[in-house]
Amino acid sequence: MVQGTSSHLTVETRVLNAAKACVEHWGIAKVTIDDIANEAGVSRATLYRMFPGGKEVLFDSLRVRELEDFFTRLSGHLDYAENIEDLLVRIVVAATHELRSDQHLAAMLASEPGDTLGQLTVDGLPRIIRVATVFLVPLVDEYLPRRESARLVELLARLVISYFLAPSDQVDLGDAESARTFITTFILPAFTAALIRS
Amino acid sequence: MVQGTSSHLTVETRVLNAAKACVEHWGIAKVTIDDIANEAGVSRATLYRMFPGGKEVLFDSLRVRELEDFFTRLSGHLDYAENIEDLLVRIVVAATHELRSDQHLAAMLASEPGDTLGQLTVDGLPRIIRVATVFLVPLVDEYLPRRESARLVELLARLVISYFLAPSDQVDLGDAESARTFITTFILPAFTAALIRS
DNA sequence: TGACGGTGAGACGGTTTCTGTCTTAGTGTC
DNA sequence: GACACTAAGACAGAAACCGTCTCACCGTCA
Repeated sequence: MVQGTSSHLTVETRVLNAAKACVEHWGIAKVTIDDIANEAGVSRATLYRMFPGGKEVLFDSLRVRELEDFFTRLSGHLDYAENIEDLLVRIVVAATHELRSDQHLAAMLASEPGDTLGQLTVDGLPRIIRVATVFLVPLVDEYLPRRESARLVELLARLVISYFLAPSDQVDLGDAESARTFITTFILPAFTAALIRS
Repeated sequence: MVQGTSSHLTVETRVLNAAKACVEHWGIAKVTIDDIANEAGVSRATLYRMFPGGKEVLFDSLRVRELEDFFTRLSGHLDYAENIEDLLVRIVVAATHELRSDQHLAAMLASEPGDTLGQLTVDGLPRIIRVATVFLVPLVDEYLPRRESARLVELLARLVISYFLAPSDQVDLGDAESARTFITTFILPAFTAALIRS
């Protein structure tokens, strides 16, 4: 059995990698605990010790990890911005590209649209916003008071996801110019009053 | 549920299309009769009436259909040949291209190598040769006596499959020139004695 | 109109697979 | 030698799947 990764990684990491691989291969609905244990080269007992609650808990951990990976990659693509407008444009564009090039996400959307959409909207959105806040608010904080930063980040997260799931003829958040227009006309005006002149 | 095809087709065709789609989606090991029935928009009872024996019989029918489709497409790509050498080159090249561009086959080889290889070698080869014979012997018959035609077609089928599964540095049966060299040096000499001078 | 073939829906019992827990034995570390 | 961690696998219960069967429905044809 081909293992998800070489064995110098954490057992937990290996299990999560295996789960990811299994899901890509068979779709969430068809994957069993045994499949994942085999793929990870780990016994079923270990898996239950690590994720008491089984598949549900395991996949939840996987989603958390994916989410954090997502924002880690995103942060890596954000070089220096000289003002809030620049910063927001970079964030939005990078996030959109990140989403569009996420193969695992694409596979999930293709094979399990219901589940996946739920994780991007009703069920998963609160968490996404939470993680986005943790990662992005510190960057925005330079220009806005904390409370406003949080509001802004949440708004951006919602919009990026919405435009990703249902692209618009008017706006392309993957395009810097279009994103800039969008942000200057629709987003920033709502926050100008709160701007920290620094 | 998205159906494999619109409903003006035979029920049997719809079921086979559905089976094909399900296999591509989940892999043979994970597909259930219910999956196929749902995908086809057909009740499970109908499916059992149509394929008594269940999955096994159904997938076998599917393989038969795929095989006939394969050779039908192949025949379509064979325009006029002016001698036996030309004919064999065209057959071999077209078959190789057909194999290489068969997405369903590629997906199967990726997700269920064991099963799929079996269908191309030990278990399935006899049938492949049988169908190949039915389709191709009439074409070769012009140049060889029936018995020799059958021997030749079987030989070609085996070689095309072998070179497809394990490409060689020496020979590329997808390339007309290479195929011609191969055929004139290794195949035709064995049959020159039997050639019908016409 | 009524007989008839083909179908969908779903009940059913039997079998297999999956789950979650637990025990045992093995392995490496301190 | 105690300890933490794991593989292997037994086990019972739950769930999924299978194959068969019955019944109601519908269009066709006589």
